[in-house]
Amino acid sequence: MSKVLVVDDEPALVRALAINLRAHGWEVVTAADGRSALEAAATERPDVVVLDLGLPDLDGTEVIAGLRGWTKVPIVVLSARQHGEDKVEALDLGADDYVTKPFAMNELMARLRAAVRRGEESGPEQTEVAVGDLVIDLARKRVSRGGSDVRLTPTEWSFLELLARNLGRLVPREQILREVWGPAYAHETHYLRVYAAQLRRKLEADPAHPVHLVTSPGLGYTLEP
Amino acid sequence: MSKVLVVDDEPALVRALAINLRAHGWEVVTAADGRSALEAAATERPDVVVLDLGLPDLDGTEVIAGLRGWTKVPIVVLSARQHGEDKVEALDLGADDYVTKPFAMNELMARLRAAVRRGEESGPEQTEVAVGDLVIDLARKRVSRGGSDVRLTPTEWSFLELLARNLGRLVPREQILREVWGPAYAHETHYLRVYAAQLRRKLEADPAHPVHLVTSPGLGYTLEP
DNA sequence: GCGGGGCGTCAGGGAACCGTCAAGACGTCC
DNA sequence: GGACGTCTTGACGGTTCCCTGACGCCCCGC
Repeated sequence: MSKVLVVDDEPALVRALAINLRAHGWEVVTAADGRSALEAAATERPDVVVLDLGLPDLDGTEVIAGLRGWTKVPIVVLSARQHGEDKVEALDLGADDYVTKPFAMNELMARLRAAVRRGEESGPEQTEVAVGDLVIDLARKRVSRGGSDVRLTPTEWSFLELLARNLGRLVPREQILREVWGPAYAHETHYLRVYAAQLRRKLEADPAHPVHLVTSPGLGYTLEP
Repeated sequence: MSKVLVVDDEPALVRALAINLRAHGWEVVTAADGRSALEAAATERPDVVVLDLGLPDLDGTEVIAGLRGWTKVPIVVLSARQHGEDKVEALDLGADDYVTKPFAMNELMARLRAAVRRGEESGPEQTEVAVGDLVIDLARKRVSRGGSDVRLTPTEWSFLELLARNLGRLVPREQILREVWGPAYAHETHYLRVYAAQLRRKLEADPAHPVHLVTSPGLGYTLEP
């Protein structure tokens, strides 16, 4: 799910946009003026920004410049001004796209998708988790121990991946069962014991005294860093 | 100086565009139909493509798909159709921007500058993937092994191309089936086995013990660097 | 001391998956 | 119409994986 920051001083438009975007699976953050927009961009780290040029405090171009000072997040400018040099100026300052009001909702969303797609390409994602002598590569779906690969079955991998994505946090038994085996298996706690044992045999130095894959009796399992 | 490829079947428009762009410091290459556009993109390697959707031979969407198969070059679509789903479709297929005729020259150039700027960020792209003794040329859609060309069928190529574009990453079975055969075939896992075997026979030194085209049972396939 | 619940371990049979070969269906080009 | 290359589909053997049941251990309360 991608996150979008909507910046506009018109509450009605912001609300309408937010509802529509959320209905299509976006995570939405909003800001009503330039200053809070810059702040929200820094703290929320959205995947794309929708920016109205007519803000009460800062000029829209200042917001673009403020963002471009430290981030390459795609910016889609929204403006009522149909003609003129505004488009040229905004684009040359670093905006990625320019949509004039009134606009079609599906077109705006298509442009947002295009902007996010480009943003993802340039950003190399972090997909490796290191735990002691283990390296868990979430992209390749592979585990290596002391440099050499360890063969995991699909179910074992699914189990380990879930724990790795919650590194250091306790994952409840039912959540593991639901996400690995499906909702119907939420109480088959025996599966957990079998597969935890198999993983330990493959990943732990001393399977009888696990260091990384730790059991919390009655609660769940944790992958300890 | 940036290079732009202008694709349009209307000679007058092409000439007007070319003159204007050259006057502003662009290097301009032109093509009048889809086929020559794809060829010109491969040989000239422009920094950005201006593409009219109404071409005589290919559908505009096919041209976009043909380009996106091997390059991330920014595409700015030019179209007379003001409304409708065309915009959404083109953008979702991989176009970067969409400008409707009639358009202001300075706006188009500003959008081209924005597109080129983004393209430069992601760095020079590679269209050749080298894997052991194999060389996969994504632009020319050719594979060579130890210097001599290997003949692939369209389906085999499509399979290999997908893996090459995700070099070193595990590509899930359903994604391969969807992108090569279409959404309706997402569970025909038998196809995967047949075509993986064919590719191995053509590309691997010892097809029974593959080094490059590796299976992850129950998950998918990986092209190993 | 005794019983019970939760956990870890082990092993076997059925099911799923993979690789392989080959024959028929389909479309295209001469 | 025939030859060719390509795609689809079926069958088979070998391997791996998943589920399941049985057993022992430990901790805890009675």
